Amino acid sequence: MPTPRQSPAARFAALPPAEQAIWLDPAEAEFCQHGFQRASMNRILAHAGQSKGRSYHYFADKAALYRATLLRAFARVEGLDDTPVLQAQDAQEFWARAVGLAAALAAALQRDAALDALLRGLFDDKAAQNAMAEPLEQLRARVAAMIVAGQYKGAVRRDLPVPLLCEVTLGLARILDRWFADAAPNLPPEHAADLSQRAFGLLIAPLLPPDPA
Amino acid sequence: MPTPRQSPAARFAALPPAEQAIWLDPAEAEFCQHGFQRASMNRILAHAGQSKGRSYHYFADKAALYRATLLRAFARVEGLDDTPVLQAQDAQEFWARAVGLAAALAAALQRDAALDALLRGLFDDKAAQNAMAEPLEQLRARVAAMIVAGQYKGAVRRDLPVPLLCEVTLGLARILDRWFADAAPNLPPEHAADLSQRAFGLLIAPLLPPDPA
DNA sequence: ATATGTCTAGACCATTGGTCTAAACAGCCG
DNA sequence: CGGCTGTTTAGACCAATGGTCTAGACATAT
Repeated sequence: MPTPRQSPAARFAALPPAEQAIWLDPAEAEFCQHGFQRASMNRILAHAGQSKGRSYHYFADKAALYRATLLRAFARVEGLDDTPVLQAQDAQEFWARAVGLAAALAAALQRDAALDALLRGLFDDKAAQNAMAEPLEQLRARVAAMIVAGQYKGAVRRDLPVPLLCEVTLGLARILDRWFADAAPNLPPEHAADLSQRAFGLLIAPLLPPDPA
Repeated sequence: MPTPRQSPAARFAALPPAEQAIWLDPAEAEFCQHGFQRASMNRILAHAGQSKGRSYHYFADKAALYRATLLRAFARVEGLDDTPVLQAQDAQEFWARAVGLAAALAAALQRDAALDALLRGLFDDKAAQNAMAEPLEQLRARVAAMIVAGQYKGAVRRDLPVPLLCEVTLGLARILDRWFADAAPNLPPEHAADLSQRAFGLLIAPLLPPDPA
């Protein structure tokens, strides 16, 4: 019976965005710099100038603040529609559209460095992934749907379980993202663009039907 | 000037293995269960029955204990020789030997569940990777050497930087290991063996020279 | 016997994420 | 207005963390 009439998350969602930013701005900075586990709640609250009482009134715990921070950041990404991939007519079209989607994602991440850092932090930290379990599940489901669509068009191999292909694809995306983030400073921009073009090949190689040879 | 005459690590290395086990046994259990960051030094020391003074006399910090723990565990793996791969005569032989090496590694990890858990924890945790930076660098160097050997035999693509291919390969290995570890309980053993056989294809697919088509 | 350096126990420290109390405040009913 | 009720707030407080420090035990060499 002492069920809280409103959850902290609901209370926070009801706040106007400007008030939300009081927490989310310093939180984004902290999570970008330190990732989830090593980010300090105390530091965030100090920068936000908010007391613990008030803050924990809006966030059940560190994970909730992390979730809110990432969801706001994700919302900044637009124009990433996967329906064209799902509706491709044949294998060639499927892959063209899939690569297009991946390129759009890469471009978005290059545009928004903070989002990129948050994402890398998310995939580097298992505790962070637990905190974002449901959104990650949705993401996996969308990737799985694309893979199944690809299988239907004969573009994607069928001899391995979809969840495995899904994990491999997401994992590869993560690896490529991190490698380019690390290598970017030492790479001439033209070369980088050329490389990332070819790197998409790495992403799709494991998905192609095995050579019948 | 108050440079320590011996580093804690050197002091620990001088201990007989039975004494080392006083710390390493409980540490291995703790790190297996919780990974690096969430493992508790206090808990390990309590299980070891050792005071902080003594323990920090032998380990500079948590990372040093982690390193010692993983190094002892790694030493249990035998018969993983990569020279056959390096010395392969042609592409076909290269891949046969590479897959053989991967299979041997997979078998070793299946034999030693603790080692497998430690390894997964290592790759799931960036802080842990920092703690193991030098050993990881050596591992990367060996993988890179194999990739270069493969390129020399025409078995591996040359249109992408070796470090990138290296990262992709290690990352994929990590993903496959984790997926099979997660899926193992729900898989009939025969099917699992069949799957893991095919899964090696995922590992090598990104390395193959791109189809000239 | 004394001096020197090593080793060891555990008190202690700052910081962590999180809880709790007690007061301030808001809205509503009479 | 007075009094009541539920919400919001500040910050003291908590247990646990990784790590340091002091004070003395111990060994060895002179």
